[in-house]
Amino acid sequence: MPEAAIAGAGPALPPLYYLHNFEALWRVVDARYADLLLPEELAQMRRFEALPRAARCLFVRLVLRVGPVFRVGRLHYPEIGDIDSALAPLIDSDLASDCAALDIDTLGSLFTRAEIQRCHAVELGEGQRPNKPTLLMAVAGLEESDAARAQRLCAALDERLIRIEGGDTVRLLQLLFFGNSRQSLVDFVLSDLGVASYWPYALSKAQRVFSSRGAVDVYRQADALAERHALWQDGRDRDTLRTLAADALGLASDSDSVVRRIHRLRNRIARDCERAGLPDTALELYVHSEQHPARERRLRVLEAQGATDEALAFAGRVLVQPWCEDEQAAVTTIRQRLLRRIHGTRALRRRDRFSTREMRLPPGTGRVERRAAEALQAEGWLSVRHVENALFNGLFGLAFWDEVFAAVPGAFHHPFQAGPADMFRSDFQLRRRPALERRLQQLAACDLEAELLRMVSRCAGYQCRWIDWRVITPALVQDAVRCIPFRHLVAVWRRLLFDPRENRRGQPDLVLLGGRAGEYQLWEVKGPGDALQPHQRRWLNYLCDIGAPAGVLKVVWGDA
DNA sequence: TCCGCGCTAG
DNA sequence: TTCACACGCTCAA
DNA sequence: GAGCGTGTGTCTCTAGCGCGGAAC
Ligand SMILES: [Mn+2]
Ligand SMILES: [Mn+2]
Repeated sequence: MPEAAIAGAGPALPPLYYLHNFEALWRVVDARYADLLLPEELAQMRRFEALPRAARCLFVRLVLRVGPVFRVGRLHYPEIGDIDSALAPLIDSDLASDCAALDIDTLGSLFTRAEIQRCHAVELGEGQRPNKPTLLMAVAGLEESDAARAQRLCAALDERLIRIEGGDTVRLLQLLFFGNSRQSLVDFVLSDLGVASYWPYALSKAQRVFSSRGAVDVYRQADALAERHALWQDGRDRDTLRTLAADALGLASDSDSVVRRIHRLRNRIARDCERAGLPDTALELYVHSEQHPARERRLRVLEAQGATDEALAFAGRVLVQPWCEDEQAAVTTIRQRLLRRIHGTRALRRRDRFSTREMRLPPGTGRVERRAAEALQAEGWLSVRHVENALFNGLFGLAFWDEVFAAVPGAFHHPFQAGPADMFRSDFQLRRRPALERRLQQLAACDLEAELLRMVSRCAGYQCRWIDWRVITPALVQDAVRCIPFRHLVAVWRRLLFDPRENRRGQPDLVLLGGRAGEYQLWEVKGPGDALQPHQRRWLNYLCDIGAPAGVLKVVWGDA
């Protein structure tokens, strides 16, 4: 009996939970996406539907496991009972087949070292105890056919091998249901177990994630390419990288979300092209990407190649319409460096508006943020917390919960989302502007502390991209709202709305809360050898511009 | 004999 | 298996 | 100081198992 069940962490699942989940998923996909399935995929599912229950159970059990080949003798499912009788209809429906061939990899994953050695004792000798890779190499050296090997193993061990068909189809169904390849049927279980709970938002039935078979296929190709790129990391062979780059350039889709995915992938591969000394390949990829930081990287490559004039011209074009603040800042820095190099001109950078406080602490153990927090706590603050992005992001999530989870068309496709599909897209605010403005007015008029505490008790525990519930507790919300003036909170929220993706990062490390309104400070802690990152600098300047007490706390080690 | 890893299941 | 952050290095100025 | 690579922790759960391999 698992510990979790004893602890009462979640309700027990019904005995056939996996079958029910799979069939529920299939009903949705059948209703929404049947037209995107190939005839054979659809036919497979119709054959599945016609199976007796035990066979359906066995299929779902196995198709969700690693497979696709299994040893029948190793299968034990009390709720299914006799495996052979459950298997027969599966085989009749071509959803499983007797597996007559056994390659070396499959041999190794299905059979233990001892079993393999026993079966080949005659040829390989009994004396040594080679490790498994060595043993498999030796077996491969026997040059037995896959068919003969399957037969020999099954005879020797009185075993039966089966292959489950339809794994690709089932993966496709999950992709269609979730609209991403990150989630799976596991999410059904985690939700039922209470490990993760999801807000009961309204689903948008009208809009589909994938509008055509082509979009799905390209998504899967991009996924496969990303996989190959991840695998490339340990070999780092230049020719392979060139192939990856070419394949990435070959991907195209008319779906915006798939295109975004492709462009991000191009950026990642291009970055490795830079590292691998393939600047021209990198440029080619960056030119065909509309996701930050493609243009910034493109500019850096041009600079490194010594193409100063071209770089300057390009920087000018970027700055006419920057994609985001981060790009604007980076490109401005590079442009001024280039100008200085050519003309010797020295452009003046706008001064920082925040100040830096130096703090001398005795050398000791623990992270510098914690040490600084303890020292500040001793100065009499009611509460000093290392919150980083969690505080403002969390208060934002509480304040705009209903707007975040509002039924905007295309926002929610399935019941396991922690936010709308367009949460971090540039038009998030645009598509909800009236509701957001109304909510802001409402927040201005109400008792904010009571309102946000009400939101905590209403929403606590539900998954939300903005809220880390370990940090956002009633006590913190109460203290923060009491101390931080409303006009500061509104300004912070507007900045988050302005660019939710970029601005959820870079917020100061520490928040210091006192007992009364206005008594608070925000500090970005910097130890020796650590420097402000550009987005941290932008947040600090913004906070100071709106009148918030924010700055850098520079820690130096030494005796006071 | 013990430890670490991948996999499974709820 | 990503993402955000810190750290420590090199290079140029 | 700018830029880079790298390390660390991290809400993509968690206990239990079978196995392989190394320690003993
Ligand atoms: Mn920090
Ligand atoms: Mn810091």
